Amino acid sequence: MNQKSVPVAKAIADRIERLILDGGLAPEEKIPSERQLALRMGVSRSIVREALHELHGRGVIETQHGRGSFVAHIVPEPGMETPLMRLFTGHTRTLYDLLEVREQLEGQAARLAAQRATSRDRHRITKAYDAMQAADPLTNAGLDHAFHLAIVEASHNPVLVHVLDSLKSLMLMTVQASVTNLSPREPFKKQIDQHHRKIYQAIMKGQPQAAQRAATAHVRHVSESMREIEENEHPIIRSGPVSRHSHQNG
Amino acid sequence: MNQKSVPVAKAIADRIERLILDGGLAPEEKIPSERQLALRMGVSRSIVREALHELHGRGVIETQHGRGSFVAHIVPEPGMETPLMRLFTGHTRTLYDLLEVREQLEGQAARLAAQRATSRDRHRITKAYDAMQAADPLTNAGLDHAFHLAIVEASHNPVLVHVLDSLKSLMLMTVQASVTNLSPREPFKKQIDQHHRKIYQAIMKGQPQAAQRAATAHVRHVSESMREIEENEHPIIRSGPVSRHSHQNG
DNA sequence: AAATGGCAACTGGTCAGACCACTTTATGAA
DNA sequence: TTCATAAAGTGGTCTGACCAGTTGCCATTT
Repeated sequence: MNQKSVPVAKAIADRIERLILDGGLAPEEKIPSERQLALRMGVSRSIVREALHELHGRGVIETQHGRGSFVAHIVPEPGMETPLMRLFTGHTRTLYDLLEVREQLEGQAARLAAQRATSRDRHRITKAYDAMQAADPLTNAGLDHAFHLAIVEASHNPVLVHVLDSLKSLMLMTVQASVTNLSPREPFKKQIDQHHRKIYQAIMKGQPQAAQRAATAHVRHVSESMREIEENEHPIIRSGPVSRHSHQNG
Repeated sequence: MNQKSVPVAKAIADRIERLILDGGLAPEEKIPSERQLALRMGVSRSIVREALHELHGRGVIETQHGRGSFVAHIVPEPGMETPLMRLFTGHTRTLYDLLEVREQLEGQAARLAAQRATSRDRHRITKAYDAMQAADPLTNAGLDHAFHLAIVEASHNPVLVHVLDSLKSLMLMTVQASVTNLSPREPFKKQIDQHHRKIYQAIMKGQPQAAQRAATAHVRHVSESMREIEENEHPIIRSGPVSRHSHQNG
């Protein structure tokens, strides 16, 4: 039957991968040179290179100019990344895109929480809120998260819970501890505390609109603060395209 | 300090990835041809191919012989489920949860589109809108989707694009063709057309608030309509896990 | 007018061979 | 022995050619 005619490069990538997995090639171990592989597998070097790039993309190998390619360290981290995460991580702009979306969803969560929170929900939110009040800034990050999570779950919309959870994970991958860096700064902390209070009270009083407004403003404020800090501390990082190697010699 | 002279292929891969993000390229969307990319980025086609293989390895793109390369679907992966699609599929209630979230995000998308749409975006939205106007209800589903997609992408927030795409996929998995079932009903169609017109005009006039309100109302209206229909046709389905749509008229 | 078939003109897939840039190693002079 | 240097080996890039699917256009046929 029709075998779909798999591209050779794809096949070679798989072969090399199997060679690594089955064939005893250990991490750090050097794999044959491109020219050698091409010869041994009976394909052109271009194909081998494309296959190696594929494997590099998969995180299977590392390549060093003039030295060779090596089997990558395999880290069996449980926190596997979805393609979505891969796509976004590393791009600074993404952080603000994420915050832009969160701004909306946290607002909605707060609104729904104000409408739907059961007495148990209210109790949990209150507990989280109180814990957050009496805590040092270091622990604060986790408590802050707990507070917001309690609110989101009080919305009783599992989709919302899940999406916000994903967005938070993405944020953590994009830039670690940015939020944490924010906390210590006194004036910010004061403002954030105030936001939290507003959100909390609105939900408790069952005022959907106020809750939404407060939560939205909260995220936006955090976002803007981060942007300011970034612009002050690393003005324009912009990992721009590497200029084509410019002949510095002569 | 020494910048280690990053390989061009690596840089190009990142640039293309960025092109997907900044350019707001949506899943399924075609990316420029290899020859075109090579020309535009001032490198050889080999480099572009290696970069594309890298991206393919990362799961960012899919490539088809003779057709081109496309932004990969983030959602569907046989064994590797997105965090999102874990629990939900099959539960009718989820549909309304999804719509509840969409309501918010579509609103935001419309607002941002009104603020950020370039002339090219406006042109595309107009084209989609016009196409939708002069079409029979059968084709309408796809055109409706195209219209909303154009708006979302005009928001220039890739995160928003992907999240909404995921939500839509989830909706399709939850219940097929619900929206399509809605269209034929004359009174609904009239209303929906009117909503679309409002959204369209607000974006074109650059009125963020109005655009957001209109888009939010639109989704909410669709949601409520579906709920009514459902309650009429299958009274009380509520939170029961609805296995596959076994549709027998009666 | 509609269906058919075939010919461009796209697109990606593969190959060959040539250089360039970097690392390691062997070489040979001090 | 030491050390600079050449040589050899490795990955990095370019060019241009050709093969192989896909798609749309258009004349032909029905």
